[in-house]
Amino acid sequence: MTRPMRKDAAQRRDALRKAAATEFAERGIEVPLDAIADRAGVGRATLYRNFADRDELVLAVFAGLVDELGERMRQKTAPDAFFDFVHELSELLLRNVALSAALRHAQSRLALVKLRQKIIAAGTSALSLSQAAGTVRADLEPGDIRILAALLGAGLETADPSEREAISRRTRALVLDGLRARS
Amino acid sequence: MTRPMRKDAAQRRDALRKAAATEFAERGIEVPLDAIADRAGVGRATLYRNFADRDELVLAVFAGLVDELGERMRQKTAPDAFFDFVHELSELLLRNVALSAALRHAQSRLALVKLRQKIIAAGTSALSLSQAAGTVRADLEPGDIRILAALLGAGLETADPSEREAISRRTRALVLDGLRARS
Amino acid sequence: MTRPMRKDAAQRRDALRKAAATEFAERGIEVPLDAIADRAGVGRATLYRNFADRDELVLAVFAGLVDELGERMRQKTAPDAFFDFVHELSELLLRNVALSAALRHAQSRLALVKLRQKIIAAGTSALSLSQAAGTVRADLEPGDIRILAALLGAGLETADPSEREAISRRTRALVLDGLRARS
Amino acid sequence: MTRPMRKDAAQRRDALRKAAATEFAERGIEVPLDAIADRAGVGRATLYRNFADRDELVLAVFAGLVDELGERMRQKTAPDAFFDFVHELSELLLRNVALSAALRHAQSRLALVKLRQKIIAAGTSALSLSQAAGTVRADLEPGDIRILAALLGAGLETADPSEREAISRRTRALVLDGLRARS
DNA sequence: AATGAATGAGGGTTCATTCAT
DNA sequence: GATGAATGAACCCTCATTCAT
Repeated sequence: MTRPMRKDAAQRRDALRKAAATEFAERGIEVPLDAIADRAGVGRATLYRNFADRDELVLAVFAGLVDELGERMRQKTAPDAFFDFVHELSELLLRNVALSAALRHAQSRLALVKLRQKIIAAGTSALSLSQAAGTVRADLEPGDIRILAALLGAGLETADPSEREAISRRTRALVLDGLRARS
Repeated sequence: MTRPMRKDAAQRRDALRKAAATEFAERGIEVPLDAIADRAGVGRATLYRNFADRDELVLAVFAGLVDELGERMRQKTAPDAFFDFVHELSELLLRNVALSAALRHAQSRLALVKLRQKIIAAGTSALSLSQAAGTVRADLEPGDIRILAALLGAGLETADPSEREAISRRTRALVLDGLRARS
Repeated sequence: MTRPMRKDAAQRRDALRKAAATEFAERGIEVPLDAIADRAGVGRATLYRNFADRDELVLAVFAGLVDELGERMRQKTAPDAFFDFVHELSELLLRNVALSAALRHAQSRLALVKLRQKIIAAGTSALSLSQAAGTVRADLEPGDIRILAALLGAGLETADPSEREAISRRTRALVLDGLRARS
Repeated sequence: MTRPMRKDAAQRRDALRKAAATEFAERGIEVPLDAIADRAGVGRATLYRNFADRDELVLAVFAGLVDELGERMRQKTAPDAFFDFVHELSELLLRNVALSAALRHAQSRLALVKLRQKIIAAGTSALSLSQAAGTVRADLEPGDIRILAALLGAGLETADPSEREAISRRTRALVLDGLRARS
């Protein structure tokens, strides 16, 4: 019966997520937590009550997006599903530049490992599909998806916003098509 | 003559460079400058006397390595020189994981732009050579080399040392050969 | 309503103001902020939360005093109101020796300009009154009040406390006669 | 027989004095000593060898000027010699704004007391002369000269250079009339 | 529960002064 | 002697986290 009060709490939690998303986008995931609490119009302790530490907040901001991507991908059936995945992942990273930093730190920060797992989960079905259809080389493994994500986001966060689109496109070109001249 | 006398001063400067290299490798380029001064067995102010700011120190640590790479590359004449460059750059980034972070920040930190320029300069001759020989696609431009460097270093810094070799190899595979299955 | 609840916060803020007043008096307005925080029995950051920088604190310490002076002056109606003002200003500077330094720096430090304006505002009505009554020379302008303040405080801060009274009296003697209207 | 080497040493000492004069004028008497040594093209230790501390240097910079003023004054014979003195002192302070700060600190800094004494000495003969002639009020004492100096320099250092002339003139106007003997 | 004030540790930087060369 | 490199203390400021209200 702890329901009726829940509405406020949920609103606050959501305000925090939104504020965090904005601050992460503008100043990176290492932005002072105070800035997030302030933007959310909420006390510091409330932030701590809702998210044990910075990384839980990071996770809360990005997990949904990655899950949605996975959802969409799982419905694909075309042979080049995996190329769609790469494109969408690239777009996702371009529109959420702080996500790259989050993934980079997944190594040492426990909460962020989940994010990496979600990315891998999001692309795995498409990878299998495309490999079965013979459009993607057979030696790729699901675990490579995280490397792919690192590549697709490389250099975006610190780049000037006006340059990001170009870097993203170029990165995709390099990654997708390879360096070798075609015979 | 401009003051060749320095002996111990030069030693200290070198100790600082070495200490910085180690600390950068272990804790990233944002490591407290105190840690570097301490490791070098030197007062804080000595660090400041030798290097105006963190970025000058970063530059001092890495510029030499990149220049040497360029030197070696400029002597290559084989058609696949550019693939050699990619390999060597990859190795360089693997053995100096903080270099990636330095390049990432070249965007906004003036001193580090030089590092990026050096990277580009290091690979440009090999690129021309290989493009003339038809082994590398013609639409690559020198400027792409910095993106390439970002790719080759992606994810290495934060990865566990034991994993780095594998990530580096895998990254190279993805970048060099592309994702597409060969017909 | 705007948060009237504060009690202890207000106490601390007040403790800071008091501590600052004491330290300013004893060691000048360039006293380390740490010393003020320590004397107030408060952490450094608390000082920063309450006062964005040193000058805000200086202003907080002195603005009230100057405003009170202005208040008293605005109620005067006697022809020699301006001489009263000079006396009171002189007393104020004698009892708050750091105020002189604050005014001296009003030139280049934005927050302190307010203090200067307050001084001018404090004496302007008395000046008009006395000029209308013909007791003060007509060519004095409100802007001269700041020069007057500089004169009245000159040399007090660095003087030995035991000498200050004498210096102040002598200064007043030298300055006051210069203000009088000639017959 | 320590003569022959003396030439270099004297040059260095002079370079230091000149450099100090410039730096004091531009940045005040609290300018870092390094800046002075650097500008003089001399090592820090040389500065210390020549001047035990900052105040000795300050003294060395200004003592000559004040002594020259005294010299000139001692040759005056006109009844308004003291008014000449005030004018010249005012000019001196206007052209050497850091001198005011030096005098202000004469209280607590031993070396600077000499400067104050020299100022008093510089004006004493003119004061006696003018008082004997009845042009200056009889109650002025030599000791008042230091207060006068404080007044004449008040507010000049921190003022914008473009304003200094005006402030100086206005200050003189306020102060001079107070000195005159009443008819 | 929610708030936001307070804390204290940590990092950057400057400067007077000493000391090896 | 002269040099200028090195030192370490001191200051400023920021931020994650706790705690009184």
